Amino acid sequence: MIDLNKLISNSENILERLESRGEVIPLDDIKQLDSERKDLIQKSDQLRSFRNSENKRIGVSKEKPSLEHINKMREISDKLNNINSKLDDIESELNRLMLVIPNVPLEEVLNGNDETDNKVIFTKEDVKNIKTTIPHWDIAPKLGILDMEQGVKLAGSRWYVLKGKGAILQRSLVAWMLEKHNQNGYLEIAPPFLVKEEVMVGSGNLPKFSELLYKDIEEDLWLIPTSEVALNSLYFGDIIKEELPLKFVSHSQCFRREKAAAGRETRGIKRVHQFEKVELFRFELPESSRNAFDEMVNEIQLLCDELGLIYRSVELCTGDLGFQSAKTIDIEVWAQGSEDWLEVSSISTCTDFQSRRTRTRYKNAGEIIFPHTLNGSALAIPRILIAILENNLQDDGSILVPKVLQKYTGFEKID
RNA sequence: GGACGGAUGGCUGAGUGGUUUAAGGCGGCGGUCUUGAAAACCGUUGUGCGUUAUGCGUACCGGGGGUUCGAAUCCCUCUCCGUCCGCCA
Repeated sequence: MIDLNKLISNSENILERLESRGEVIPLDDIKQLDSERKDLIQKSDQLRSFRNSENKRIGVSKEKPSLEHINKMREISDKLNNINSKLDDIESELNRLMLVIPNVPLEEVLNGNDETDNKVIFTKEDVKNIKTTIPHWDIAPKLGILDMEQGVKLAGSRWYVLKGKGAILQRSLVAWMLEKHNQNGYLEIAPPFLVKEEVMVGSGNLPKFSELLYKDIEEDLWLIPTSEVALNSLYFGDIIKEELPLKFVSHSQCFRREKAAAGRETRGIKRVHQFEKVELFRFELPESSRNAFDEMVNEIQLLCDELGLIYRSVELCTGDLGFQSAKTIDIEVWAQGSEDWLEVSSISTCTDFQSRRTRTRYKNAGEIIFPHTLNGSALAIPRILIAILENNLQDDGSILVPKVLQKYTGFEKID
């Protein structure tokens, strides 16, 4: 949620910056609702003030109020109820409009319409001559570590089953990543994978993107598409008492409906309905959040380095930013078999957009502020598996396990 | 899932219709005293909204709704917590 007063006064060029995302803001409606809202609040407060003082007088005097007086006061209460229910309507309408406005991009974010305007800002091209170009959907089933058919049998298209050394490799990646981040000062969190609606609203996934999410209708709970959603609401409605920054790491299953059609982009396990991911999340002081963002990008790039992957960093333009993001850098790894760059991480600063939605606050030198929230995948597991399988394929058909993972897997190659 | 009991400010805890826009205590902050500290004493104390803004008004006693001139207090409902029973990894 962006700051209503800033939007109305268009301070810091908020309107222009929102429009640079290709967003149309119903500013006139919002202004109108806000002024009606203020008007009603004043009327309501005045009536209440009068009612309070009258009732206090009755209480003190200990005399029975006259029928005439009672009728007069009843009239005032009716009027008050009327105003308050009108106020409720206006506030919920205003809220409805505000909740679907995306975050304001940072000034520094490059302008653009869509992903073709994104900019590659760093490439780690540590290419050892990879001769083979066999995609993972051919390699992995042959090695008996991935079964797409059984996934379909169990749950349908775009569900899969990892087996044996494939499953162990996944588990090892998760364990290695968690341990790395623990060492970097992130507190490990194991959150619920289903959350309340207000938690989804808090992260920005609702009300706008419900079609991308799974929901348990019976209990009115939503399955998280990333643990960012859960971590963001750890202090829902609270004033954080711990000192900032707060740094969290979490491993979760991620559930996404992914309604896009099947095709080259979705072959194998590139885009699936359930996947594992390790996620970084931070609550930061506004003045520190920009540095924190760069820190997180570095931490995440380092993971790719250590896994021996070819990767690049892509700065997203305004038109391609996610709803809640003010700035995003994607990390993509090269997958030789698919001959494609795969997005394995997306690092975003959401400034105070999410903390406003969850009403997470922090008292900084006596002043109550909305902390900035930042998140980044570190990393999304299936696409890392793809890169390892396709890039580390040996002439004899076996897969070399990256050195850093071997102490977790207990084996050096998959054959 | 069933029965009973709860939910009040940072914490504790009073308050069963009207000087309660919440007593007292603890903690926090400021001060007096002191060489310093402790103790004692004095003062202060949350969040949101509105505003003609060193102030004023208003809302908030788990959430929502109702009764009433007036609700922390009465009624309905939901949620959560506790205890016991049942079930279960």
